[in-house]
Amino acid sequence: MCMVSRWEPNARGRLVEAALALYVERGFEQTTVMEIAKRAGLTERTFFRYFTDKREVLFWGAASLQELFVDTLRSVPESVVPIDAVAATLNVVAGVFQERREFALQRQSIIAVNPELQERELIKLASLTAAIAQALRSRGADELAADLVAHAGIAVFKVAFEGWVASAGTNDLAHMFSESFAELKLATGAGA
Amino acid sequence: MCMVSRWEPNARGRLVEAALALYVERGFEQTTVMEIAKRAGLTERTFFRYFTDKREVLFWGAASLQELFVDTLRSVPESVVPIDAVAATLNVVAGVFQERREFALQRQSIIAVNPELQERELIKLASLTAAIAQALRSRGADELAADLVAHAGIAVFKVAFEGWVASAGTNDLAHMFSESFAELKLATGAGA
DNA sequence: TATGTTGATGTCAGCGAGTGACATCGCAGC
DNA sequence: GCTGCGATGTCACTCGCTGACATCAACATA
Repeated sequence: MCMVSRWEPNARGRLVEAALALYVERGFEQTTVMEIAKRAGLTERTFFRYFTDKREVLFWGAASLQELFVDTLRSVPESVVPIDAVAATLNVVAGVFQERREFALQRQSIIAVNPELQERELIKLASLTAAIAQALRSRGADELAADLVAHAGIAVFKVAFEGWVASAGTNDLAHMFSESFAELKLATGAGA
Repeated sequence: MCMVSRWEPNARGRLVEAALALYVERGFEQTTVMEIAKRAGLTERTFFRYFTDKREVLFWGAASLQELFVDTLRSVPESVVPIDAVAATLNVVAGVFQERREFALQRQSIIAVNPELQERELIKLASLTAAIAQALRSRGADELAADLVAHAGIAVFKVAFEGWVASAGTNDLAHMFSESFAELKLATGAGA
């Protein structure tokens, strides 16, 4: 009578939750898609309607992270040089990760022990790099500079994020980003 | 009588050759491991004794590339600052790619159209990055600087290599590396 | 009210990647 | 000649993933 729908709502969310729990409990490889689907009250086939593969369920947030990056970057005045615009963007992004500290750490602990998941993470970061480069180009940066600055920004992100995770999220991520940027400028500027 | 061995020699080489040919002929996804093995005169099971998976056959050279990188880096005098040591190393590496131009381009054309292969390429480059960072640390660089310079070097490598492939290998790779390094220094140094 | 359409889900059959266990058999050393 | 070894083959199996088709509540519309 008052059933709003034929099925429980938020199937995708239930699948994410179930997958995360099982990956933590028994590891990624030891978890089958059928188990995830069963726990979410769905079938294996339905899992693959929501996620292209077993790994993707852990990277559902990648698209919104990319969106955040690009939108933030666009909001920085064009007078700011690319490298500083990226630094400013990372500063904003840091907040998002600190807010979701627990989730980020748990997720990273799953990825850290599985090469397949690391591969997926790397290609998401590559996609992010391309998006940043594109955004820089539309700010007027030339091709080569846009690509290199985007890569530099992601390098800083990777290195600092890794350090943040190693500190169990106790350090200030934005501060680590700044430090890494400073070190990068120092290390690249010292030559020649 | 004069059979040197019970089996044809160089099984691994035959598998690589067969795989490459088939990947070019009909694409990576459309090729089954059984087909590769058959063409090499072996069985599917034997393929998996030589390569952990279907993708790895295209990345057999990654280990020697990493070795080349690290050895070359070690041979640069310690008085040279990290970023310049990496630049010098890339200069040497460029030669290896120019020598194998045809192979490199063909291989890249296979990888370029397949996300799975791109993922594998990225994790190989990540491994290379870690090895470079380690080599820099053993040259006396501090943790953070080593990581960042290694990432910067690989970023230059990626961007310039991409450009080289786009030019069908007609440009001078070493020159493109230099240009990218210069641009990176400019772009990171311009801020603050 | 009857009827048709839609969209999320289920069912089923199948392919191909990858693995473990065991068999085979030439070759090298004893 | 016997024996152990190492490279290969055979077989059976799990699991990720896909295509084709069925189901069925909800909704629209006549």
